Amino acid sequence: MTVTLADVAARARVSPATVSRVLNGNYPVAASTRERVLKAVEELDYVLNGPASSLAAATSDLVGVLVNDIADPFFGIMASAAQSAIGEGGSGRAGGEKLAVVCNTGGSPERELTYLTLLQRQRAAAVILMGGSLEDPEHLAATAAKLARMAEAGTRVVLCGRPPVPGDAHTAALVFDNRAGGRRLTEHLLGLGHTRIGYVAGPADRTTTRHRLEGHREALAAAGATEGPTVHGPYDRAAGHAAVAELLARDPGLTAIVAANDTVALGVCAALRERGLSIPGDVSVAGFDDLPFSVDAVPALTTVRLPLHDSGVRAGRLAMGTEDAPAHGTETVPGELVVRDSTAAPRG
Amino acid sequence: MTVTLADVAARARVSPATVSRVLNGNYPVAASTRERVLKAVEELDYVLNGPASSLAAATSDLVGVLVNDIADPFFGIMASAAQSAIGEGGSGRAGGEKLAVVCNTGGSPERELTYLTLLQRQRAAAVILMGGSLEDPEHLAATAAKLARMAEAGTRVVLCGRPPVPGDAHTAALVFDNRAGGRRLTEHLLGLGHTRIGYVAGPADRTTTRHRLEGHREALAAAGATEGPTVHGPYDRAAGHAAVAELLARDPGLTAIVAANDTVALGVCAALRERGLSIPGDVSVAGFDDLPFSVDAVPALTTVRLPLHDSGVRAGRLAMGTEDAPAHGTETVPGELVVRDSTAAPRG
DNA sequence: GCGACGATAGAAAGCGCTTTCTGTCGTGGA
DNA sequence: TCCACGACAGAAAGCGCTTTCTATCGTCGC
Repeated sequence: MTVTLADVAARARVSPATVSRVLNGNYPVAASTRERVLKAVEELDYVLNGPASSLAAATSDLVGVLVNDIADPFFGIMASAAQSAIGEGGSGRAGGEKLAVVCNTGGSPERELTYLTLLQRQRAAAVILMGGSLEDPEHLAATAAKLARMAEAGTRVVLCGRPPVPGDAHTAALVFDNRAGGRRLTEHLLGLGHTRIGYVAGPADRTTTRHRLEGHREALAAAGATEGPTVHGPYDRAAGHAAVAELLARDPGLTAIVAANDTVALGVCAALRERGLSIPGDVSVAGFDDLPFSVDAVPALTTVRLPLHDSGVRAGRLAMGTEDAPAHGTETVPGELVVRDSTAAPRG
Repeated sequence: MTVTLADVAARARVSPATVSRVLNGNYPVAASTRERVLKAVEELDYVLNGPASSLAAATSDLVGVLVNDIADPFFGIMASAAQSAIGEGGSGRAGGEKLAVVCNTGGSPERELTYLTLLQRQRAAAVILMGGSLEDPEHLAATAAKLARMAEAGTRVVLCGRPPVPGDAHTAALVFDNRAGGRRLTEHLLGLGHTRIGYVAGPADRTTTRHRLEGHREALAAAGATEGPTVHGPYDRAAGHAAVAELLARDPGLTAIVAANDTVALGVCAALRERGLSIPGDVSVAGFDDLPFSVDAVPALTTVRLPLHDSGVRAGRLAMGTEDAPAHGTETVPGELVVRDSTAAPRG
């Protein structure tokens, strides 16, 4: 039925071993023989059996990329970058072509674990975890344990935008400095003269949410300002939209609103507009991430730019082993404050 | 080193066969035995070896989802929907848990083929191709041939948003009615009184681009209107931004611009605004897809809504075999004209 | 001109699992 | 009471490939 290595060997009048060697190119094979084999492969339209190959070689060419929400450009951009770095990396030298696949956990710890198990089953060459994680101790421990086992079994583990596991020194981590970014953003607002700032945070139990919020509070504390109302919700437009009513109810005198990310900020802007409030005339709005659409929002969004593409590429390289891991395993990636038109001094 | 089925069998004092049967649950095993095995699995922290399992069973639980650009929400939304449908589908009955992985082709035919080969190697259970394809005959033939071989080998093939291969009757296809959508959009503009309409198309050699453009021209022809300037470019913001200068140079009297999709439309709006032109006062703008951010654009974008989420879910189900394929293999999915604020009658 | 060595090719032993094909009991029907 | 049959469990044969370990030459050095 299906063509096997043996069929190719028979047709090329060589042993299966030789065909395997030609295909893997890690053993000297005479040029004439190689040619004969390649011709047979071509003629038979032979396709290597991945499972058999992985079983015998005890390795696979799969690299898993776990993301919280693939429909969110934040993850899409990083995943895309990582995937291209991995695809290209293969052409280089040993290690060969790798198949980067992205897995959508939907932010669910169970799915995350399920995917990790599935990847572990497949003996994935590497796995990249992108984005913040849930802060549930139990889940954290389970994940850490699983990652440790995988690393032990030879799978390279890379974290991108997720804090490293405390005890573990063996997985490379690129962490976004969400705290500093959040701080800078609020400092900017404070500098503009705002004193009553509302905050639309992400889900309460996520690292990203917490760090950004902490940065915000640090800035407030440093300036001796009092904290305004805070609302938690998912990282989507609807959450931002809904939060405005709540925020304004709690403090009708708000002059600025900081959103968990750009998507949420967009929802905030829409809700503000619906209420007839102008941005930044009545209320200043700020986001986070600097997603592509943020520059086109009206007014263009003040935000904190994260090097999503670059980080994705680096994560991909780390996964391929093409790039050395940062000195202490963890590298902090800074965000850059981008001031645009959605923030201005509050009305005298 | 690593724990194998045999280790579990030894610990549970049963044969490897029994362990396998417990794990796969497709053969009667006494409750007491099962329990003993499960306990051993637990204690040993055993993880099935995927390759070995796939090799022996000649099947795998991988489902590949190929997309043109994972950083584009258009694909992200569909992929996310498909992935969740696939993840859930497993819990149901036979077929079990599947691992949906998304592969980013970047619109490159070579990468597409590479990924298909890799998936073929892995003996993927199914593969979903999302989004339009390149119209190069050679590539089309190569892809068709590869898909045919895969289908033959038992891999389910599903197309989502991509026209079916002419000769082939065995792969399910969900195709967006880009032509009708494009037609309706232009009819809307024509109805408003526009006669000088510019068009920012996608890459020239893609099915999606061609169909949308054809719809546009059909509407024009039906109304006896003359076609305005058309510019081709990638499906991104920059393309829309750049196209405006060109379009206006070719016809300074343009009163409307139709963009290949919402992302491009955003770029068009930005460029228009930079030139001091108001939307829709001076120029009406329309997009396509109705991505989440389109409703928040200012002015909110008139566009054609495609049921991306639903289609993704259906594609996922088709890939799982959970849903029956459409009657003739192909089903046309209609788009819905969504009129918002970015289009209005041209100035008297 | 002879022995040794480098360059190739083959033989064969698995890799870890699934799945027939065979048992072995225990039980219900006659 | 005996036989047939159902319910389980085990033995063993691969699945298709990789990779030692060997075997075979042709040739280089002296």
